[in-house]
Amino acid sequence: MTAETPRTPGLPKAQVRPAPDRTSTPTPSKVDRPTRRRGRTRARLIEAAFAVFAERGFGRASIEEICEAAGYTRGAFYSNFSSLDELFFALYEHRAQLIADQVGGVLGRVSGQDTVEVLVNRVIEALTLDRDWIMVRTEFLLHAARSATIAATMTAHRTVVQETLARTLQDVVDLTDLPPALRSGASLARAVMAVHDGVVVEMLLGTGTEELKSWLRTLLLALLD
Amino acid sequence: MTAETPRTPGLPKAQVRPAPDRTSTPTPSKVDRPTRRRGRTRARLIEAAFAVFAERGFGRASIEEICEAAGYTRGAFYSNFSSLDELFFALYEHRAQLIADQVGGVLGRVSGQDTVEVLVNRVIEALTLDRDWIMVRTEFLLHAARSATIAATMTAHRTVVQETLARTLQDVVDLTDLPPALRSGASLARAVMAVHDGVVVEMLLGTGTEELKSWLRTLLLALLD
DNA sequence: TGTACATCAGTGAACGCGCGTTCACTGATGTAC
DNA sequence: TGTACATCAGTGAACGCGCGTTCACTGATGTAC
Repeated sequence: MTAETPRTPGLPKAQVRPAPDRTSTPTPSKVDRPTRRRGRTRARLIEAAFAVFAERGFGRASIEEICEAAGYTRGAFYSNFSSLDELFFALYEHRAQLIADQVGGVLGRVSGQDTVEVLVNRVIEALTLDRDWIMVRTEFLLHAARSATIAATMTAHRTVVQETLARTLQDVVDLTDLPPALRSGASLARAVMAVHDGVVVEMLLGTGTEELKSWLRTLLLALLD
Repeated sequence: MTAETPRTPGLPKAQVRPAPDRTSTPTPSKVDRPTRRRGRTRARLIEAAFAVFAERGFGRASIEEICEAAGYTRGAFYSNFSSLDELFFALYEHRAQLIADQVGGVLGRVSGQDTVEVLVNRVIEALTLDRDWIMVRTEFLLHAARSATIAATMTAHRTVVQETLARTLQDVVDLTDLPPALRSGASLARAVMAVHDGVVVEMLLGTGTEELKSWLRTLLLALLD
């Protein structure tokens, strides 16, 4: 419980500050919108943090190091985030969103007429096997294991992906000769994610991407076919 | 590559020191054996490190904190280990050995006559679902992802467990109607471990042990039956 | 479109704490007789 | 089994560095007219 962050993560100081009082005519389209410069700085810090977390780990990454990698001084960090935890949170949300979009995009191209083979190939294409991301995601998982709030966020993101998967699986897979406990899109999706999570461990131990894709294909076909 | 530790991990200073020259009659049984006291201190430091790593994470754990938890001063640490990495390594080897023994013990009780259900129950019993251990193991996995030497060690430990599993699976499971790529004890064992690794992710996100055991059972039965 | 002005975003110096690392020392342990 | 002695293991103080955090300041940005 000591690891719990009291403040709501994901809300940078800047967005919390009281709106300056606008007695003069405000420009509605720009009210409360952070400046372009600010957005760039945030984005660069997040990118730099991604690289530093992947290389050194969250626990060993220093604010100093991230700022240097992003080309800013430490003051810029504190102007945008109130803690490393908050930056990590923003980083996770950003990447997780990208991945959810990617999964949606790829699986959207699967139709009910497609074979299980086609589906499996799409799933493999959709679920990332990017080593750096897997590392950062695993760091975040450990972070989640120490904080119920973070865990809830991560679960929410996983649920989005899982639901997309569930819809597609339900359309393509013949559920009838599966064991009862797996006879639904939802539980199949859960299983597919478990298999992905499991296979990815080997990536961290050095197995190459191609080898892993083929292993993942074997397992998913065994499960779904 | 910066994360690489040049010295061989796992060999504490004490065992490397030159043997004192024994011109007088040595007691053969005790030559080079560390004192009892030393063994106890090492063990306590390792136990304390386990707790601290689980609670705070490897990256956030300080030597100071571990020593305090173990009831020693920092000097004691340096008398036994040369770095946190080395302590972590010793800790991992210790627990991994325990687990390999446990898997061996439990699976040794499975005979070729048993059903797949019995086998699956044993496997679930054998593979740990202890939250603290899963967390520390995941920390170690990330550590391995940054160092080929550490990865090799972790892989070696996994191989031991995998081979034990492979032998038992081969005896019990009917391989004939499995897809070709899974038609061997070795690949089935690999698959079982992947499923375990995947299910364990949910534990870190808060799913309870009983729920997970039943989920793991569902998946393993779907795979093996 | 240009200029004057207000506000904002990032700078960089300063401070201080936590902790890694070292080391002379002392109490504990084990050995010789 | 008891005592004297040597070596070992852990103590605790000291040093210093890295870095988190703050803040007065300045150059950048955007707005009003």
